Amino acid sequence: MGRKQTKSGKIRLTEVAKLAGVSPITASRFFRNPEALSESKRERVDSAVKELGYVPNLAARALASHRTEVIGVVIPSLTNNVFADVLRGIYDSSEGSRYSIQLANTRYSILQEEKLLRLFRAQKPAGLIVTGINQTAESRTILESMNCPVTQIMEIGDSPVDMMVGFSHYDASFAAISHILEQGHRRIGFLGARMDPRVQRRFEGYRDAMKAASLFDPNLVVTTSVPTTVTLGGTLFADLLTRAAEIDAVFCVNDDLALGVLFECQRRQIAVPRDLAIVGFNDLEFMASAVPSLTSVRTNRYEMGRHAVTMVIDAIEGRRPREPVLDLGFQLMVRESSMPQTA
Amino acid sequence: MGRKQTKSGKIRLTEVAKLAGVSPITASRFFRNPEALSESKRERVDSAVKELGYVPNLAARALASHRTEVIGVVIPSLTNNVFADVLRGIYDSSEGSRYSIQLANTRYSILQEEKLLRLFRAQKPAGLIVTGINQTAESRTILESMNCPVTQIMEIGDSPVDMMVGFSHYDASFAAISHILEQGHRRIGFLGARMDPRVQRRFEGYRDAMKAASLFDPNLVVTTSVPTTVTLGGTLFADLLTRAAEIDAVFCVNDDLALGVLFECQRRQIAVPRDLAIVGFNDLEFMASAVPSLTSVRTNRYEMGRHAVTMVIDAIEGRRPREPVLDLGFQLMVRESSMPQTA
DNA sequence: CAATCCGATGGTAGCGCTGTCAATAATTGT
DNA sequence: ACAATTATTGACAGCGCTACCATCGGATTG
Repeated sequence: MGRKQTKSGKIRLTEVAKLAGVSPITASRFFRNPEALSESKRERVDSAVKELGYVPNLAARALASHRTEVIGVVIPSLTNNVFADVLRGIYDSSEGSRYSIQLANTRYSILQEEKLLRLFRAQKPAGLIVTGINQTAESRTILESMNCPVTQIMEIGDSPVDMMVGFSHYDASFAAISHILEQGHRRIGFLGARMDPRVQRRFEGYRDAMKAASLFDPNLVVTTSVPTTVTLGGTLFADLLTRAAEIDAVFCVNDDLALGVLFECQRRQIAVPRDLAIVGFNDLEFMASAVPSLTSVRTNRYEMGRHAVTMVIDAIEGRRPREPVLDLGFQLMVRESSMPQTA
Repeated sequence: MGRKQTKSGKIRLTEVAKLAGVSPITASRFFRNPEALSESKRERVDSAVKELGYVPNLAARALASHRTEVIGVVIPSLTNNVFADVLRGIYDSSEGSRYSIQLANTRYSILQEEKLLRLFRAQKPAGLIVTGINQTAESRTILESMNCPVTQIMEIGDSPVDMMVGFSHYDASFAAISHILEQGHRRIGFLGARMDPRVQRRFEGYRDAMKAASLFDPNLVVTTSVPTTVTLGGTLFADLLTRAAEIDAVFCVNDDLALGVLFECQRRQIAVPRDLAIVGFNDLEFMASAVPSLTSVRTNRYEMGRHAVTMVIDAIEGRRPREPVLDLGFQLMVRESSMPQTA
């Protein structure tokens, strides 16, 4: 006794095939590999799909094919503006493709990351996007055993698990400090919060640039493991002033801190840039609007998200990039806060 | 000829059942309804699961049970800070539960929302969280036919599709304006960007508060459909000054605009709050840190996300709330930008 | 003590789709 | 013209799990 339609409204692939006058498997191929069908059948199936309003059952597809059409995304934070832009790129790029995004948040914990990767592996994603290059050995093993394209984002390094898209935080930071030095500043403070690996590399860029000018001094460095806020920028700056009153510039590992420093300067009547130059990192939108406008390092976050998805999808579908590592670079946006006085 | 293990390493529920010495269906019940098992079997299955490192196949589960363990979340923006907090609450709450989050972004398009809801419906989510109460008639129909708990978030209203958690934007805005009026201001400008439904209701709160004081004047209102930025705050404020030079306070529909106004005031040497009071909306972190600190309306975004997930999961599992609408309220954070001069 | 009920367990039969491979039709080379 | 090849298409047998019902011993009841 053959199976009847489970419910009056239930459209399965079988129904589509019947209406189109083909076998179910041919109808199935219509979705997976339409070029394999003759034009006449393709059109017949196509119109049957439309007529019946057929929607594939993803669970059945996944079960039968041992694959899903899910791209996993592992990021360390949902509140950080930086990731909002990356995510926007990711979601924008995934729309229109057959793939859907599964987002997971590590909250900057590498153990949580391990756990999440294990979870992802169990669900056999079609591709994976992970943040950074500092996975634990265990996480790396999981990634390598994942058997799907993997793209590491936000930064680049020498040994990609698979593919990478990002930029060099070290170089970006080094460039920012070089710029500040060129303006004639000598005592350049460093303000850092939540020293994640990328922030750490920004510190190294700062340190090496300062050392190259024989100006590095540990007293100029103030960091904390506390998450970044604007308020924290002011607090750290106050700390810095206590330790080293005679500073003439501050480099902040992100723009929130930089804004906090600017506000603290306003509170203390420190004239920017006359008494103090300020440089941030990321170039969030408000930096251009502040008074004085704030210098920052622009990074291509939206593009990073877009490229990450494109690279993963291309790899899934067999179009591997010639070059596995894509450097999206950065751009120093010089603004009033680090420019010579004009007034 | 019985089925063999597909691959040497493949652990299916059958393997677990075999090791535990129970039937597969009993092992299955261990996950779905552990109380139904006798304690001895429960322990046996439990240790078998652990010993084999069994991970359920979600696709098979979904196919056989006609359900998924996915909670769909529909929001209008990924870049808006407001949603970052809500999302954080949502993801935090979903962790530890069996449910996973599927995020979709409408970009403030109600047509896109319709399309996404249709997509979700096809995948039979266990629950759904959608933003706002202004769905199209079609979207509402889809939601009602969804056959799963639905929570509308960000605002509250009279006719929930199912459940709601949010607050009254009208009341919050009305309260903010009342506060400004109490400070003795009379010409209060309104600055609005991307007039989505919630921003529209904030406008209505402003309008009615002003009308109640017989102070409403359309010339005081400047809005645009452009997305919000800090820079835009300055631009809109400049427009406002052109139209109505003699204003003594500005209410901004969000904090980014408020910050932009503050910067524009600094540029124009307008003293805040002496010459102009500024009030924002959302109470983003930087508001307390600005110079002068900026008054805003605090909303419980993180809690909103948490409650939304909890309510949906509870409803999925049969624990419907007594009251379907949850008002999380708001709090006016009065700061220097709207306080009487102290200096 | 039979009738009834209930909690615990198991057997059967798919869920809707696709991998594999065989079968057929169309095309080509010699 | 005939074998060999290549494009299309189809049949079959599950993927791993759970819904549905059947079963079975033991507790409850009058």
